[in-house]
Amino acid sequence: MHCPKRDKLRPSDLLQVYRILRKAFGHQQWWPGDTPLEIMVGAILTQNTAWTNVEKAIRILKAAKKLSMRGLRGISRRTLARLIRPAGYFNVKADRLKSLMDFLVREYRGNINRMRAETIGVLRGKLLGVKGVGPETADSILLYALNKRSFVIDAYTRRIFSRHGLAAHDLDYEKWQAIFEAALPRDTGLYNDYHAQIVRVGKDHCRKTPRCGACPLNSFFEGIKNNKILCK
DNA sequence: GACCAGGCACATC
DNA sequence: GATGTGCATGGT
Repeated sequence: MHCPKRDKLRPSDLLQVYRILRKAFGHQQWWPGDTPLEIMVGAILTQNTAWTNVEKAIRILKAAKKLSMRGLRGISRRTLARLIRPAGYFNVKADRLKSLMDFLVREYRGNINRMRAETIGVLRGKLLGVKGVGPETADSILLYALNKRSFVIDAYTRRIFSRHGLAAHDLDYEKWQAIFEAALPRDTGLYNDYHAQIVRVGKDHCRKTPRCGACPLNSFFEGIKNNKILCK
């Protein structure tokens, strides 16, 4: 059977990319947070923000004993903004945390298990209705706080995979997600660690000013670029 | 001192 | 529907 050459990354390559990353970095043990609530708070705080800054804000919230639904609801927007200051955009994020906490209480009486009992489609739609929760934040909450099978697309995903021709950088979020979800086994654990690996390789090697030198994906990507990898 | 980071809502055309 | 802008800190 004829087997044409190509020079772009394909969806059928995505599992191999994961295997390479996993071998290079080991399992990433995500999300870096102890409880579903902490993960949700982290998902808001990390919006367009370096994780090191988020860690500071979370430490402060913990030290103030406010990292709980009751704690976050019981303080003023102004006080909350002051506590999360190191995470940046603190006024915006204080509002977003408040709206998320209100949602949890209004919709689930503050019970995470009640929330987890919903179907993923319904839950995702409701989360997207919360002010300050967009598609990436919703999927991070679904996957990492609630263990629901929803692949997370972020800036690193678009940057790394668009550079190698998988899809256009500005393709719709849901279309990017559909590419990964169609190409990969339906495995929540895989979705979890794959996104974590992307962030890892992104931070280490694929910022806006690329530091591609020791990237574990180099030889694989080079092989594709040089037309050496045939269809499989 | 410029550039960047695990987005999102809103205004304007 | 597409495009532009505000939001803000801390590390490189």
